[in-house]
Amino acid sequence: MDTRKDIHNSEVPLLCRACEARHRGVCGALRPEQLIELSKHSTRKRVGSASELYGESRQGSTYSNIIAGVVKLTKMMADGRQQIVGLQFAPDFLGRPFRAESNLTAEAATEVSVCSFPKSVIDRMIGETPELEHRLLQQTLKELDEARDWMLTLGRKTASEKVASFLLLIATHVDPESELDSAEFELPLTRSDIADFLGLTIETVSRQLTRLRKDGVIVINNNRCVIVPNLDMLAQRAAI
Amino acid sequence: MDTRKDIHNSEVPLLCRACEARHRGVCGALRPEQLIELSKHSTRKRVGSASELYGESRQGSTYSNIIAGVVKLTKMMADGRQQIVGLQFAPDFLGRPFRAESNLTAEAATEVSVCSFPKSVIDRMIGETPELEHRLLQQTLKELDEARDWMLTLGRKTASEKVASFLLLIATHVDPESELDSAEFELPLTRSDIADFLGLTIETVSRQLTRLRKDGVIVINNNRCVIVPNLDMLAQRAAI
DNA sequence: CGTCAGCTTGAAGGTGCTCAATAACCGTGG
DNA sequence: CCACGGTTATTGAGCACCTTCAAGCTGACG
Repeated sequence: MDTRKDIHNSEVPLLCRACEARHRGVCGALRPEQLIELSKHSTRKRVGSASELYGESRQGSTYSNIIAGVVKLTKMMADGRQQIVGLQFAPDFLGRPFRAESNLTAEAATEVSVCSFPKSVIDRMIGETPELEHRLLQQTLKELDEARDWMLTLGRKTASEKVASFLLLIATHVDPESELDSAEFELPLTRSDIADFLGLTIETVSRQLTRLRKDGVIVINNNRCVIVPNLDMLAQRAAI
Repeated sequence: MDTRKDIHNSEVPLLCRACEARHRGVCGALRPEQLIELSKHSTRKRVGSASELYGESRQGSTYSNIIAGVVKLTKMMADGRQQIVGLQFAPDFLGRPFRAESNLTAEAATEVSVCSFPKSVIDRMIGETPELEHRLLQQTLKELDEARDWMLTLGRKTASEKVASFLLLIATHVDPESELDSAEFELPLTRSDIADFLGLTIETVSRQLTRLRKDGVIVINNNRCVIVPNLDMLAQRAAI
């Protein structure tokens, strides 16, 4: 744990003091007075899983920071087929700048805490603070890299490689770089979500998980809690 | 054709006068003196198809603007399987800011003209000119939208829908919004490239193309020239 | 204890892949 | 002009992987 120095700590809004978004997220670009201004219009809320954060119904007039939990970004076809095109974790920024939300739904995959603010306020601050736009660019580039990594998975990997890749992705995102060789975590997605993320059916996901379990690559408790004794072994299954 | 006014036209480098990148691309963010500075270090070149623009071998120390042609962004697995994760057209910006090129290869799909400049010069200008970073963010967001659209195609569409989606993508990018109901264009990709873009094999691509041809949705001449008499019919095949 | 959602397991079928042969295109050169 | 190799594309047959359909299982909760 590094101790972060805040020269004028008293000027930082109470709400923001311990917030990760101020350190690793976009709010780190803002000066204390901007944080105060922003916090006047911001609202924190805790929503249950399957809540829609923006999309069809809620035509997003707000941006959000994810404080805790996992958010899935979903695309849907007219006939109901759907694909998860991204997963977002704290302290990611949520919302599409400069446009009414593309054609994408953001939905809580788990219990999620967000800190939301009106688009208008942020859009104004973007104009005033180049550093803010810089952080947005950094995050967007990161998301683009992740999207392209996943395109390789979707287009060219087998079902079993896909499932292993998914477990590896979750392991590296929820377990904060803890041990290098093993991991233990709770799956933030249902089998149905995993299928929509991997471009598979739930049956295939289930079968591949069972196979990994029988082969001793993973241990599963209560359908959700996963233990990976050897991450290298999993990485091999993921064809990485 | 709109006539664009350049107040100090004489100050704009000769090379940049008629360049689309100055209007629709990132160079539009630069002031005349910056264009002059940049043009001192920039080189135009024309490269044949299959030339590597950056990637494994050429560890990119330059950024480029695409002046003409189509560039494919490719990811490759250790065992040789590969996936095209993006196509870029003029006047797109080429290169990954703030990082040594992810793990991605940019290759000319057709004959390509580029205007290249050292990363150092652009990186400095990014610090000086917020508008430049704004344009980069805009392009990155566009690429992210496209990547996510394509993830839906890769994960959830059938082979025949994939091929139709691909044709529709090319039709809308090379034919400059000409007619709304029909299109005619030359395919910038080989069957093998199309397969790598769609996550299919060349045989499947070929079969689906002949099926579209036999069904009267498209006409193909010389294996490369495609005519789409009715774009709506093609869109239907693409399940859009 | 019954119900319901989420998950697993099984059997059958289809879509897209593999392997293999044929066909078209294109430059070169006789 | 045609012959000729090399590359690129098409077509066919058989098979594998993943899906579909259907049933059974597990755990939470009334």
